[in-house]
Amino acid sequence: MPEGHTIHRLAADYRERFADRPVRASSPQGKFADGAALIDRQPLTDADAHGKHLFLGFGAAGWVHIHLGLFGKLTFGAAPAPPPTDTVRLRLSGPDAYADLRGPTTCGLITDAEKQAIHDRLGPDPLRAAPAHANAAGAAGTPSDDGEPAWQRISRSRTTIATLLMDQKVIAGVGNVYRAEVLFRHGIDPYRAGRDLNRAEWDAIWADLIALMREGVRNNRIDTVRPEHLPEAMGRPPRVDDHGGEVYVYRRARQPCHICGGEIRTAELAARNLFWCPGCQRR
DNA sequence: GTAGAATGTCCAG
DNA sequence: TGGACCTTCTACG
Repeated sequence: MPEGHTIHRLAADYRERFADRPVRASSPQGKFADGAALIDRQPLTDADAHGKHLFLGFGAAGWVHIHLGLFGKLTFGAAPAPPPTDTVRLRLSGPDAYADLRGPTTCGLITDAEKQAIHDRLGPDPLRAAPAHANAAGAAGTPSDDGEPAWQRISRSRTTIATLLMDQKVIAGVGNVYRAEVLFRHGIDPYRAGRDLNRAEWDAIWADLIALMREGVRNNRIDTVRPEHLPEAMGRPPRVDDHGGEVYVYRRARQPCHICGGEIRTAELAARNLFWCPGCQRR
């Protein structure tokens, strides 16, 4: 159940465990048997992420394109690998580690050109942006997305900002949690139209997404609560929840807002659950 | 045991 | 807009 930070973290995990050494590849479940055979015994030459898309490079053999969708999971373990369960779509194993992929929406072998086509239809990714302190060009060879193309679309759109933030063509990597949290942090009602945001609001959102999602990669979880609103600071009980991180509104329907004390609301928007605080977020 | 939900996306109508 | 799809985990009998 990943947002962009998870995918970038996974790309790094693959690189650390398998880079530049031949891997064994198999598809115990069978659905990727042909692809696995083509990369078997090839070295992993690169691992890349854009938004929620993960790309594992195998030199001339091409790229394994993975999208986890809502349910997909990757689990890493130390060698020797145990016998795989029959739901494993792709297993990679090396001398030190193995990785099992289950339940992805997408797992296919693609060419450089096909990979480029995927990049071309995705919006800028806050995790591919140059850090705020770097110069505009970024270090050689590193991607440096900027938020301008996203602003161009948002500022002309009558669609709600909540919908636009989830649209991967507009901005890549933001999912339901970051959407809800970043709108709360900037006091913006999720139903406001994109074109009713001003430039300063957008710039603040983009900068905040870069910071929040980098933190997400580092901690491997989503934390969005400012220090002064943490449980320790406010003397409230910590969150008891599967996701771990402290949040303002995500999955907190009918609970009191950490800032104004009002009830957090929830509604369905485009088949996804939306959470917001009517007291803190302005139309 | 089984229904339901879940941080996602695509396609048909 | 509604349904399909991929899997795991939890709550409830």
